[in-house]
Amino acid sequence: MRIPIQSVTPASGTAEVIGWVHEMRDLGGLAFFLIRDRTGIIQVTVPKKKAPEAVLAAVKAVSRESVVRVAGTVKAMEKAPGGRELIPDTFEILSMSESPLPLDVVEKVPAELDTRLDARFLDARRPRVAAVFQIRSAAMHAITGFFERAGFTNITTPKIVAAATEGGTELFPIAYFDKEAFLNQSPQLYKQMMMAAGFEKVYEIGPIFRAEEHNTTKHLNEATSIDIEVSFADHNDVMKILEDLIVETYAHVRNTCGTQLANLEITDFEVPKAPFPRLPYAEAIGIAQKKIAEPIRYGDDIGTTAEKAIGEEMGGHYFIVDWPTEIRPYYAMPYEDDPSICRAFDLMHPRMELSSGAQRVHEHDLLVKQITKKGLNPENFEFYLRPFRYGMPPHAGWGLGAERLIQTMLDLGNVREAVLFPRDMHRLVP
RNA sequence: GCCCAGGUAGUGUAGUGGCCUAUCAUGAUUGCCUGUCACGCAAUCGACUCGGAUUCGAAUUCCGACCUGGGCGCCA
Repeated sequence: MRIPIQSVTPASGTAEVIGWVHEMRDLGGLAFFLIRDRTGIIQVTVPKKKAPEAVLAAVKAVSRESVVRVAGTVKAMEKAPGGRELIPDTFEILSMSESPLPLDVVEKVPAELDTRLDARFLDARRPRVAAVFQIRSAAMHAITGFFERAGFTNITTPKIVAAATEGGTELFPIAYFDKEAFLNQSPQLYKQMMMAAGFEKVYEIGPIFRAEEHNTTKHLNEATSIDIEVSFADHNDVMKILEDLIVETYAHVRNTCGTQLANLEITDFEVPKAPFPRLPYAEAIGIAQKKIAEPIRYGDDIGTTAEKAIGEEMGGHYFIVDWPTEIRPYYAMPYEDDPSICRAFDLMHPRMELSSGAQRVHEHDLLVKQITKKGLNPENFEFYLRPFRYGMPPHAGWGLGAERLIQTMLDLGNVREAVLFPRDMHRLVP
């Protein structure tokens, strides 16, 4: 019976393991093999004078990264990794690996991200890469758990849509029988419609598609969005949900992913503390004006240079709140007493934007007015506007980028490292 | 979309007009080696993205193509 490598101890007596040949060292009369599965690494030691004929034949033939089944006696050995080693009675090659390998799993020689992504299946055999995705899994588990406990309903909305309704970003056109269609950039409008349905609290974790031709370490053309919408809530209510979610997710990773964090050589994993500072947009501009050379004025978008300068000043997670209505989407609710600013916010990590959200406009006529002001045609929004005429509750929500959350949490240099098979301007395969 | 940088063995690199029959590491193959853990030692194998131009001579300069990394805008 095969057992996980991690659970092989000197007390095991005998053991059978199945894994990949991580490293081989042949000293002549004695050969060492490191066998790796997803739980760990064990040393298999072959004393050639005493080993069975079949074992000798197998170890002579085997190549690195082949899948092997090894069974034998477990011996305590201080010099071996994990304090034990396996002396094989049988050594069977289940699947021979070709040679040379497209990249070095042992990391004696580094590989560029492009090479790694081309051979992602091999790249992900490296414990530090596997760790990223195990942590991502744990984080997503914490997030869904948080929503379920808070009484949210999980929904799924269409990724194939008829028109570019939200404005702003470019959409991917697709062939949809005889109609024009696009891949959806965001579940925004659909989750709002479910407020009209009376669901009150919904969440969706799913893909979003943006056809922007950017070439950076923080953009993907296919990303995962963690989205919520909450009825009878304002922007402050959903900011509270967001910061609690971030804190809980970090705490869950810290509590359950010790091995993975160690594999990533992260020794100072800190759980951020809520509440995060609320920095009014006007003050953010003030900080940027003091810290950066390039001119920036109230009413401008906060560019990358400004964003970094402000992040440096803030030092941790923070919200930028009270944005000018003019530079936010039409669905952001303006303040009653000063409609030039609105109830929109961005959640920032010092390195980049993680999330943006707002209390939404729930009044039909105001929404039409705002759509028109943005230079869009309300007639194209009929499917979206219709629910606003039949009892739309006040509501608020946000969208959080899953990859950016993982990237900033683990301090990954490139957002592509937080996706198994990233889609960017150049990469469509694998 | 705009701008910058780059493409050399399987991988990561050195090389800036002749010292290149191309460096180093890793890897692979073979031999030696009984406690390695980046094992060691020896030998061998393996590469200048493609096309054109300049030149006596091009990995190196120029032009074009293809591919890639990054910055900005924008955004999750």
